[in-house]
Amino acid sequence: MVGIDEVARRAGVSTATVSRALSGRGHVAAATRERVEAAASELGYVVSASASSLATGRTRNIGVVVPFLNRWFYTSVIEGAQRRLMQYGYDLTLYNLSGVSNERGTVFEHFLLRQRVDAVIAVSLELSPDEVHSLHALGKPLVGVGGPIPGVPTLSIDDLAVSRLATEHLLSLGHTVIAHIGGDVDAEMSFHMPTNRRLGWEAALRDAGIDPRPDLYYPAVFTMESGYLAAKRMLGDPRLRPTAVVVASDEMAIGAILAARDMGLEVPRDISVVGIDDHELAPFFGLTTVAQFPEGQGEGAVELLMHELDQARGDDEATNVPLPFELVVRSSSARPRADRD
Amino acid sequence: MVGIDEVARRAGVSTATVSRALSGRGHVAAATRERVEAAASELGYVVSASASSLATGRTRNIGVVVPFLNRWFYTSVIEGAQRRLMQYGYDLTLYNLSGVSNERGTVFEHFLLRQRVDAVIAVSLELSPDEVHSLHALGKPLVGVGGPIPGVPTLSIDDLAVSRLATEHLLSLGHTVIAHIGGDVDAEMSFHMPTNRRLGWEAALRDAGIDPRPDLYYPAVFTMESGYLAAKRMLGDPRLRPTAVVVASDEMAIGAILAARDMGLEVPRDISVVGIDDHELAPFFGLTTVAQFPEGQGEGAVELLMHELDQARGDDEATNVPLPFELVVRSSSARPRADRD
DNA sequence: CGCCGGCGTGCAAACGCTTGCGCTGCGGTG
DNA sequence: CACCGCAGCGCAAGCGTTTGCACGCCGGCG
Repeated sequence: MVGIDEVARRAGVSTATVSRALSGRGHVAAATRERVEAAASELGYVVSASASSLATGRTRNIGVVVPFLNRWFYTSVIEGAQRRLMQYGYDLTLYNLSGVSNERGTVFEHFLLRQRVDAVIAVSLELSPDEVHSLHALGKPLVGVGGPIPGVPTLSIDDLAVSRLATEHLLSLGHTVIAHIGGDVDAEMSFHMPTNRRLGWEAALRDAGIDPRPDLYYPAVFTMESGYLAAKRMLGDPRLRPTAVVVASDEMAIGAILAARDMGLEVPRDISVVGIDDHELAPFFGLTTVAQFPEGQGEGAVELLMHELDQARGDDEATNVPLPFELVVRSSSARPRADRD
Repeated sequence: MVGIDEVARRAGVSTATVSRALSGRGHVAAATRERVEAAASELGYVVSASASSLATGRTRNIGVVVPFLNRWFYTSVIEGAQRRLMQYGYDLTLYNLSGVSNERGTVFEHFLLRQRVDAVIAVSLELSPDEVHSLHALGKPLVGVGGPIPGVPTLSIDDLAVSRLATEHLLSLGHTVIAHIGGDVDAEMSFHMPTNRRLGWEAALRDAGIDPRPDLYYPAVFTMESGYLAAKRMLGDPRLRPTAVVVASDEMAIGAILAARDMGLEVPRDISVVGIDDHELAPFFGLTTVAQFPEGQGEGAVELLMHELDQARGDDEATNVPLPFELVVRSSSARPRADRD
């Protein structure tokens, strides 16, 4: 392994100059820099990450913690974060909390808290004040994605506004009996996200002068199957059947569409369905949905982190950056049938 | 940040002894060890990863390279690898090649090859001899998952045997007109995997004395939509319609099931469908499939790596470890209708 | 013309651990 | 009883960078 002193010798300078030339810190004459760069590339020199970390105290490595991996949202966030991190020359170390259920503490104590990462991105994770505190104490910046963490800068969409938008879309089409399939308070997804999406639905209805009927709320967990089952319940009695439904996630919404089909109903003729996410399968199912952009969220988180790393903990404003979302109309939503009601 | 010398002072020993006591290397009296451990935990001491790496030359960090993230197979492999790595006290650094398409070299030069990881797991990746060589030159163990890499120990299922099994299942049910929806040679999935699955289908048919008809092979890429479209083509003409189909992945198979439904056909009455993977959605769709166990593959890769790391490049046997697979019969396969043909 | 500031570079001290070597004892063997 | 071997521990030399400080030099300003 070729080290910095070989480069120094070859370029006829000291190791200090090599370091400065290569890192861009400090003043180095242009000519010298070129000579150093040439020597380095000829020798195939690359700085030793560990030596550099030891000297600077920074690892150029950031930890991303997720509760699951096998979900479109998380992988998308990671993908975005990874791409941006790579541009900055950072590595992404992945911590997946699923599968270590009882060992959540391990992740924090034995990995995160050790000097293996410079900062942490927590995706859809509810961190305990203790956990937040210990990270802060170590001077490790921390940003959350997908849900507010008290005292921590966070990127997330306004769930309430999102499902309000979905509902308003249906209202604008002329629907008045609009159901909601949505989040049971799921231990894993936590974050009031499900609750907020339900509240958005209620708020939109109220604003339209419609009283949200509790019997039109169908709780479900965030899987296709659970959405399917909820939709079956919802569509069972033709007299009580709503003309449209706002579903808290695309995966559940797809389940709902499949349920409708299985019952001989047609989407959107018999029931309009709108989801939330813009999941990769949404186009295939023609699902109208409110898109959020998880990759962008991952990128944004990195951006925020880099900023914080630069200014050495200048400000700790735990701002909650609101994220863009967008209604994507496809074929699963339409005006209610004229011949009904 | 509390360092090793503080611990040493508190335990009344030298730093050398602390190091040995905590790492388990070398001889340390039981009593001393306990004292050191107590001191360490009281002080909340954790070794500095970079210092340790610098001294030992090992980072306790392994790189996992994937071509995509947004696919069930990759995330599952990663999940398995991550879990096992954590048990060994290793971190997982993720490199996602999608999104850096033209920058693939960057990943290798600027990250992998630098001393940031001790070893590499390449998932479903076709590495160039150059890439393999440079890793080898650095003494970095490398194992592949999901496809053979020349000169590299690899874990993968026997694709040919797997699709043969799927086909034999259908044959045993009495089907004789069995189609195949499968892999176009997709630039991204590479690896002959698609080809082998087609060959397995052909082989099984031949063994049963049936000549595989080229017109019963429907190429598709590995997405639900592509499977859907292929199935539509396949099922279009009632006269030519097969009674069963072996699909090269569950996602495509689900697409095929949806296509059948859309055409008013019933699965398995009108067409039996069997997939490959045992995707998380397979149970929901009642899909008969040949399960592979990607999480286990991830774990196995780690196991292999740890072994190689231990014995400091003792043997370079580029063995290709065959992996288990298993037929999972659900409701998408049945005997062909008696009243046909 | 003298001084000052800053550019360009080198020296050497960290950074926090690991580990080879060497020094004690102590128990077991011949 | 002498000696050998080894468990148990400490000393100190690395591991390969970064960076504060020092120094020389040059140009500009008063």
